[in-house]
Amino acid sequence: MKTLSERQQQILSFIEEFIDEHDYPPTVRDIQNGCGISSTSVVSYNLDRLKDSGALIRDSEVSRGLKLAGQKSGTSTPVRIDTVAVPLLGTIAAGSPFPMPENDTWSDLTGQELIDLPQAIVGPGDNLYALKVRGESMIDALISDGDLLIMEQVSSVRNGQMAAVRIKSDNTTTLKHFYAEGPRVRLEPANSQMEAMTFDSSDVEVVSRVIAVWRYMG
Amino acid sequence: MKTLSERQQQILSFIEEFIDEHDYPPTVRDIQNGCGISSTSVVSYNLDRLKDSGALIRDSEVSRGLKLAGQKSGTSTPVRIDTVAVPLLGTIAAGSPFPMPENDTWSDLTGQELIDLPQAIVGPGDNLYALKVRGESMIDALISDGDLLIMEQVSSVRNGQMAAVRIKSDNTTTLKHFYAEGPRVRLEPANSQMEAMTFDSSDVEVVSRVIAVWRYMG
DNA sequence: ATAATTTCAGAACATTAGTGCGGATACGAT
DNA sequence: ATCGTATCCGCACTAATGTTCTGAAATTAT
Repeated sequence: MKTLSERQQQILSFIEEFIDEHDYPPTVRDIQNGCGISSTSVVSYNLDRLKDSGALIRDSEVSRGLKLAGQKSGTSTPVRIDTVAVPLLGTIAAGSPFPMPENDTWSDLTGQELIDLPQAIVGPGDNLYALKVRGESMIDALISDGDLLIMEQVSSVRNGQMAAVRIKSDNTTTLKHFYAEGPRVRLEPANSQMEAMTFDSSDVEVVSRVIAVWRYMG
Repeated sequence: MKTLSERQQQILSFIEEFIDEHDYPPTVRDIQNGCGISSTSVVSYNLDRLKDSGALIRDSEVSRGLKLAGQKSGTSTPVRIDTVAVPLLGTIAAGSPFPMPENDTWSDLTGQELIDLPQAIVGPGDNLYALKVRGESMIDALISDGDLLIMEQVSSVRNGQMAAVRIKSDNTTTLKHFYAEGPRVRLEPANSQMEAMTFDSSDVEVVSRVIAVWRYMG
């Protein structure tokens, strides 16, 4: 491997800085000015040397057709994935009040434990939060002790979706599949072996929608 | 915020792919050909619209002077979390054979769909794989249609852990909590309302351990 | 329907930018 | 010194590339 001349190293680092700043490679003349070279042909010459030495990949006849060798190709960094940080608000047990994000702004939830989840598996949705389940009180929703609930704070859901709904007359909150049927609301448990119940629409309040359940048994 | 026309979205994603492939942005004519547009002026026009909408940053009078907005500039390493790529082996339904990683080496599982999960929520463990559940046949394990099972291929489990166990005499495989009790093995469903069953140790085979369950209802 | 706006076509134009060539300069080897 | 190789200069040339203009077509608003 031939060693690079000072000029070639200079050009190489200039290209690197240029890409870092502009997100696209420099032209021959950019390099010329950036390195104080008096002729484009000198740049061209050294680019060819750099190409020979393997330090540079060059697409001929193409403007800005430069690429530093040994650079991971592609914008999407392989290992990196988009994640969503979900605050863990607390635990939910039978009879306990349903925890809710009370802060006016979601941006400054400080001190709370955050759970990083891949965007790909939680899907879209804002106002997400998480709850840890304690006890077997939701067994009819196919949710057991230790499960982690990913919730989205909403005020209404579509038919069939599972939601945390509060029965005002009882002052209880349960997880049920929600079906609006005219003036009534039918709530049916995930376990279809259990019976559904119907309430007056004015008696039920959608607290949050269940986005996902994570059960870890490691 | 004005919505982007179909053409503009097409151009946008072409630019993204082009950069991904070449490490430098496309020219107007690259876009023209890549998107099957009949005139460079149309490209120019739509690039201006994209610039107006803020989706694109454009250096005027500069070849390939394009940059997707919302792209972190610079080479600096992005924030990343430790993730584990888990291969999705297929679906598991009642009566169907239990899918298993059959490849001799785990390293070259090609073509399989991979699911990125944060290391933090799957915990340690090698030989992880995922299965999609079809049907309600595992309802007594608190697992329903659509759930994603994260499994670890092991040959033995500790008491109380949930595993996929095969009953040799039946040639059936179910998910049960496993308890070795001397010469017998007791298998009990997650739903404690169901009864446990015991088998001769030689009649049961641990296929895999259940690490986690992901239920997405978005 | 009519007008206004957006989008598309086609072509010409003006810079930008890569390449090539003759000749210099520098420096070490012979 | 003399050669040879590497490098540099200037300059010209051509291809690549962004821009603009006129007008038509499509879409949306009035």
